[in-house]
Amino acid sequence: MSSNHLYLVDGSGYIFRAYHRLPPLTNRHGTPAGAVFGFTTMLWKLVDELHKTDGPTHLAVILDASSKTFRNEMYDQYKAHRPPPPEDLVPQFPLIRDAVRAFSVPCIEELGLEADDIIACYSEAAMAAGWKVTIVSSDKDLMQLIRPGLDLLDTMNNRRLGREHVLEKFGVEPEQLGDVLALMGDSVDNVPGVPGIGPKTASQLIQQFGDLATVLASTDAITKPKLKQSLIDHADNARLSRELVRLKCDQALPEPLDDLALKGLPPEPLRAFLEDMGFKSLLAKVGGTSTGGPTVLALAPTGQEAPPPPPKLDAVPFSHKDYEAVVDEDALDRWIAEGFKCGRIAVDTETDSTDPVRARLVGVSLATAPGKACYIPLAHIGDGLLSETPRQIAKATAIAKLKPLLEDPSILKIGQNMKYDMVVLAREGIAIAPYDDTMLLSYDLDAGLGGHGMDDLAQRHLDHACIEFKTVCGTGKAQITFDKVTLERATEYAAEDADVTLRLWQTLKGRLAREGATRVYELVDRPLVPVLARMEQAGIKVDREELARLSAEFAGEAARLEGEIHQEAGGPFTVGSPKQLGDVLFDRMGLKGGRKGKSGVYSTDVNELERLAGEGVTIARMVLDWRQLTKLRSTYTEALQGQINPATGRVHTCFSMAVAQTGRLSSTDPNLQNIPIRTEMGRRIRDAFVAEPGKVILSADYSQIELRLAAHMADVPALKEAFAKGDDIHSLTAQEVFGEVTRDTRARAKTINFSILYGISAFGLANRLEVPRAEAQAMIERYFARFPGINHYIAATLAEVREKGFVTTLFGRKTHLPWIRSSKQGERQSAERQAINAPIQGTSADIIKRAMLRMEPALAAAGLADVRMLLQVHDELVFELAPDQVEAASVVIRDVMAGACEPYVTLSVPLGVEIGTGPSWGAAH
DNA sequence: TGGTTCACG
DNA sequence: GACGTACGTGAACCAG
Repeated sequence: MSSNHLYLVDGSGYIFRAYHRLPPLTNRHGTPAGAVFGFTTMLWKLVDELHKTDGPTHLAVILDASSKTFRNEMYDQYKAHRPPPPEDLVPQFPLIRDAVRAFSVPCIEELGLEADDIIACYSEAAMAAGWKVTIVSSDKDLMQLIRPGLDLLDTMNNRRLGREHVLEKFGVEPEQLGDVLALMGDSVDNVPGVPGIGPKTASQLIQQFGDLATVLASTDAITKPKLKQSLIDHADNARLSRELVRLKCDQALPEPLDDLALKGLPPEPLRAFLEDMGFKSLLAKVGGTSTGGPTVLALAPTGQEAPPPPPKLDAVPFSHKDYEAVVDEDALDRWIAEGFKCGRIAVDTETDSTDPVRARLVGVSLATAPGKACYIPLAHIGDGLLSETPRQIAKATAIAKLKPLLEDPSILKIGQNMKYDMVVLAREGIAIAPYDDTMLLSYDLDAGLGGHGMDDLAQRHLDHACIEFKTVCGTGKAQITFDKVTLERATEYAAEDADVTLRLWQTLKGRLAREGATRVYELVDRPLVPVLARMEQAGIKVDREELARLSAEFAGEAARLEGEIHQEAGGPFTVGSPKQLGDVLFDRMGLKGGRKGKSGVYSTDVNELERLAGEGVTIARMVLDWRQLTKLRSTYTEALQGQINPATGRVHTCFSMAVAQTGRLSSTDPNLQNIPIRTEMGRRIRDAFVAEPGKVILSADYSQIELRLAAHMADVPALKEAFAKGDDIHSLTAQEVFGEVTRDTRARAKTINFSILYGISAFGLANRLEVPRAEAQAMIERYFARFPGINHYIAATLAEVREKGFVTTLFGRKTHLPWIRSSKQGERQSAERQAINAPIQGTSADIIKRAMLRMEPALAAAGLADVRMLLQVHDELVFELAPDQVEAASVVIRDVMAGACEPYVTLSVPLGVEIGTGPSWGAAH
């Protein structure tokens, strides 16, 4: 029999109680912190008091990740009347998570589940393992879980609540409580129940009949006529209510039970947290402050203007010689112990490749405080000439020692672009968690204000120039891999990375709540990291022989065309040189209408050549065809063959999370987000992306998501109605703008619809449609007249960006547009168009990211855990799965994608999802 | 390295 | 009256 005793703290209950018990207070940074203080005090008291008794062996704090959950899918009115949390409480949630972490206690939350459900899951698992369980809460819903070995602890009056309490309060056994709660309903959570039935009657009915089903089936036996009729009329509501109050206890545990083991109270991280928050009275308890300050609460009442946070100047200079090379186990143990003591640690990996799927781990660097960093070489070899293989800890030994630290749920790991380290460490059997990513912190705070690479950030925030990689490893042909760098040099470079990362975290993390970026960071971008890491590791199979065949075919055809082009031009020249081509066309051949750009070369782009081809210039058409063939060959059929990973036989792209200004992902090495599809020849390349034998490819894409979002965000009744009915939106636009729907007007209408998303100008539209400018102007005016809301959206967005300097998506993601205040008209207008487009493109990006986050759990819950998500192409997700999984997976994928906004945002248009399958990506469209 | 072109959403 | 002219990406190629 195990003597383990798990305590589960209902964090949400704690938070609200703390908030309402204390006056509004702010901390030394000027952020509201009353609830943080109350929560910290209560948690302290709990841990302290439990310590004196035969307290817990395991402890976790459970929080609600989102305000709405699966219950809203059952009943859209669930908790609908609950007001949003008070404005000054919202920024305190992340600080409260920090508080829990400072206590070295795991903090658990899960999208789509309420804290109550997570508590039920852990209770179930712990009881099954023979543990005792105590839930720290006095919530009546949680009383359903009471049974021998499980009780509730009400910390308000230090009471243990067991079976007797339920019997006394509700007159039934805990197992029957759910039925009572269903009948009586809950006005706060908006659980309907049965009208006219309160706690008394509900309890009496369940006592009399035993359970809800019997009550509903036995209305004949009920004598009171009103009660009887109400039960008959609202039986469905009662059944729905039963499901709403039922706790979900069959979900996978976010953290294994064993990871909740209590470790006592390491004073260091706690001290750091309390000092940062300015909680002096608590600081005194933890062992006195350095200043020995007063033990009164050092918080200022709100009311007066909060002072701006003091600029954090790093007092600690960068000193590369102070970094430590860790080459023996004792030293490593010391660093790991330091990590546990601090409660957070910056981590960086060094490898021999920029491609994380190919990269072999060469070393790991750690930092625990500014200036305090080390490098642990693991696979360094000499340069083969002068230096020999240096002394270092055996890789397996070091990995085994680092793993518990890197996976400990109470220790925060801090990295810069954690996805890379995750992919590399996954192959060493390490799954980093929990983590923060300074690159993503910067992206979610400062998108549009500059790069988010470490060098950019160090320069911008720390006024520090990092050691450049090329000064360590060289460039070009002379470049060496990191395992050949001398230990001394490697330590300076690698430890600096960890040091810089830690300092950046200290600068950026606090801004998150103050600047309203917490939600998008914690609930979208940060959790997406491991999802993308798995997609990159999965890769996609390409048929090398097919690519080679296409390559040869394209090459032959291009060579033939090149000969004809030379003949037509009257002599050989480099067709691929825009400069030479321009000279040949407009000077040597004397064609008319050549336009020169800034750099003095004739434009020979597709528009210009199409114009000439339309005028009957045969060489223009030939050049266009030649360009297409050579483009397809060099960029796709040739390059792609070289990108196949020899170990996996697949192509592993790298998704960049912090490049696009709008929140989109981008894809590199190779870019799999621009594989051809629009032309027949190009589409054949997509056919070379295949499923492995016995599997098929499934492609699911949002149909016209950006137009739908525009209809919602600009609130355009006609467009919303059309989407709701499933009408063809371009035909509708054609009807409204041109008065008739033909092939031609529909095509023009499509262009107009796109131009709206991109920030329209009459000149630009005139160019696209090849009509006079005045005509384009008239179309725009007609569009605005027919679809009121669009011009209002544009005006409101521009007013907002001019005032704030940024625009936001429906999910709160910011894009900063500093050029909006430029003195140059061109720059300003460009920023205006970006401002109109960014909320729409960015919301679309948020939505598909949310779908990706939920996809794996949803598939797993449907018994489809081995369906693999491979690619994201902005509005499309690509999967690989067994043919007999297609039917079930399609349902899950469609549901997850179509419902990805919920619960935070409810759109006024439906999101359409189109799904196709086939042996190749091309065939799946 | 910068400019041009073109593949995708 | 002039200005500059569709949003977001990445990669290959030429030429200086």
